[in-house]
Amino acid sequence: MARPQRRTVRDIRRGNRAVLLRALYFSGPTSRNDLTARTGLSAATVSTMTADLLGENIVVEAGQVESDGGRPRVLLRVNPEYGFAVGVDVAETHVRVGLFDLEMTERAKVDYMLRPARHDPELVARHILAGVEVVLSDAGVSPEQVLGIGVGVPGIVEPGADGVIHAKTFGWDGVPLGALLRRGTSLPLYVDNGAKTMGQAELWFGSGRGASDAVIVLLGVGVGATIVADGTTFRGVSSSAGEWGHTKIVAGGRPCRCGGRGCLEAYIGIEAILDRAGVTSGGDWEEDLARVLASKSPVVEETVTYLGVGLANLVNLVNPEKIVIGGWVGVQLGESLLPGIRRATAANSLAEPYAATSIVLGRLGPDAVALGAATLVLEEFLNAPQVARITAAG
Amino acid sequence: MARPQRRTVRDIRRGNRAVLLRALYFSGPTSRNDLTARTGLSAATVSTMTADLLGENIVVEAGQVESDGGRPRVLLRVNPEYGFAVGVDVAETHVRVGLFDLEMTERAKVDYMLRPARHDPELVARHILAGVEVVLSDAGVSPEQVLGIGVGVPGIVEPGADGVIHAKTFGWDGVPLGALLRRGTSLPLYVDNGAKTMGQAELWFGSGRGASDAVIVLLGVGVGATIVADGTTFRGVSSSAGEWGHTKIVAGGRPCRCGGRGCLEAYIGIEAILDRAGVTSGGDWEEDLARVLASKSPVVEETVTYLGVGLANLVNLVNPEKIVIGGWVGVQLGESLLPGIRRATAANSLAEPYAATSIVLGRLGPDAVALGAATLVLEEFLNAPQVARITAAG
DNA sequence: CATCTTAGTTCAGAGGCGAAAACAAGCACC
DNA sequence: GGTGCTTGTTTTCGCCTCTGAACTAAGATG
Repeated sequence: MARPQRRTVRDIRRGNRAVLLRALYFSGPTSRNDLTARTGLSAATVSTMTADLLGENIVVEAGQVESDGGRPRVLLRVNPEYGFAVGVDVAETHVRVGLFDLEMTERAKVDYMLRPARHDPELVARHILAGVEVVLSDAGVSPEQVLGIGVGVPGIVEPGADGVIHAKTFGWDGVPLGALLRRGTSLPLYVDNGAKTMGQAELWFGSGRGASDAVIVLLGVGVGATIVADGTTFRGVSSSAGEWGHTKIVAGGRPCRCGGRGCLEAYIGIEAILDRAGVTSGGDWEEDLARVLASKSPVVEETVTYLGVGLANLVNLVNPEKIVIGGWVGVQLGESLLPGIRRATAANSLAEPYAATSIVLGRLGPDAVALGAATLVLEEFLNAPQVARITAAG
Repeated sequence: MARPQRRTVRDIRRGNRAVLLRALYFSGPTSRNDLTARTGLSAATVSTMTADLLGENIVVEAGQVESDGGRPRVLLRVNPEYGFAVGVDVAETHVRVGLFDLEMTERAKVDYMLRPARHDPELVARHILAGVEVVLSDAGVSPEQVLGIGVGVPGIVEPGADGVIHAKTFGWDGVPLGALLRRGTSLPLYVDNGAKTMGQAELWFGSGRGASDAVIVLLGVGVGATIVADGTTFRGVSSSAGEWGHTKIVAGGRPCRCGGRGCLEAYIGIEAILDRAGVTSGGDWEEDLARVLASKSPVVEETVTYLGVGLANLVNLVNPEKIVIGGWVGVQLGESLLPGIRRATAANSLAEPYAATSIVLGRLGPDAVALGAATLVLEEFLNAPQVARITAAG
């Protein structure tokens, strides 16, 4: 029952400005005339507001297009160089830092390898801060031009300014990554779970584009999901919503590395798939998985069934318009098995919600986590295109 | 990415009016002074707005309270007789119609029994329409005073004006109940799933009060859930979100009446519990269940475990602040077994989200479905306290 | 070059909010 | 009882935002 409370007449301007900017951003080059139609605002308002935005250099002109018989339309677009966003992917084996312009074109990136078992928080923080400096100088961008730094990490991120992280598999329990980073930078920081940032990327720029109720699942070493309700990522009361990988699909079943039994991840996480297939990994999981898939072992069919059960539970519970399967395992499975995955999902879900859902593969590849992290910055920019706050994403 | 688009200066007034009215409604008798603090609005705005509301008779004075040394505060409250709401519960065995004032005090009610297997939509519609007439005349309320009719039904309700219902267990597939009712009344109609209306009732007036991220589960013949995110009931793209009963907790497990296997309902639905305990029902399920619970059969412990698994999946996926267990089976189980249910849930969920959740019993009893249905009308009234629309709830 | 068409800008007016001044209604103390 | 103090409520006034309508801009057409 916590409802938003709006107030003054000034909020209208801010809100409408955000509406206009979003329309401009997602419709590409657009004339003022189109914008009145798209936003529902009057021509007068669009005129004054675009004048403001042009004056602030947030928006720039982008050519003209003649209209039959009358004055040609002037096209406008968001200035992709008005500002930049840093996106960071903290994963089990590496830290990747990317610099993106406002169109989310990657301008520079840098990777730091992590020794698989050692994840000293200080070291990770140093890598990130160093990475930011590197990508800025590589791209010739000054820190003042950067609107913020988004960071995608494994595990659960507490809401709050310190960006406190709990990631059992990572060996982090209560690491205040946000606070560590703030010692080295004054830029706005947004820390969020990596599955969520990936989901955000697929939702805004990938296969989920345009959906307002969607689930983006991440299949990799871990298994997670981003649940999007009415255009907003669903976080729950302590930002840990979407822990799909540890929902139980076989009560009392296979043991999971989380300590529980029968978790979805204990069936379709990469380690579980290889284990069920009796493969002792040679070190390259992608290759191992490819071999299992080629083997026509019954394990493949079982995996599809388990995944279908997991997806069906999401269909029943969330009733999404779209399910996007991402993560490298997800894409590798999906490429050959998508029809079977759809069948298995249909077999385990109710007819009405299943009929409303389309199941598709993600299309952003492994950089989606960093891109999505940068998107946190973009989102803030589009919502309040001048007042950037220095907080962790909650 | 579907964001609300706001526009003119007039929307502010409407929005602030709703904020004020909500504050007034949920804080009981309150002075204008308190309202400025509660709503964040200026004293000036509160003053003019309350003057309007008093003039329209939506708000009335409710005594005074002296303040140490100064002018006494005049208390205001929503006029409980400004309007009335009808709430209807369409269940497997009966149709219940209740008339509520704005404080949700029941002023009259009437029941119609349904022969268990026969659910002619026309008959149900006739019962509802007749029931409305009966409760109005019993309470001496004229139709003009009624703000709307809320109806809670089993199954999935399509979004849209016709209130089309799909309820397999009820024998309804595509029944346009809303359209049937509109032939007999011109009052605003809100049709929604009964588990959701019950959830709404517990959220607003029962154990869920004050929570903004919550799940209200309904355990009865069927098993369902209402997921509340940020104060709003989560419906999904085709309004069927929350079909928790048919999520799978044992892939390939017990057959369920939905046609699937391993559904939660196939373990903790009342028929499943009795079946697993080997009880052939004597007709009174409540008594049967009481006997099973008293028997200390291992089935009891198993039931707790399965319920815990189902709840744990909600904890992991939704990360709610509160889980309310409702429905008659839920309450009967919970009364003696709540600590065990909590333990089973903890054992099957991740530590962080579990720590953020409290699991409690519902406290509204069997009338919650009708009350919640009436609450749909109340909600509309609080959001737009003069313009009532004639549509089905989507 | 006059006219038509479409795009974009300017202006006046209405409605809304908040700060502060004004007003109201008690209490305390002389 | 009068005077000042305290607190609650209303009124006044200035500022902000939006919109409709009039107006300007810029091209096409014949």
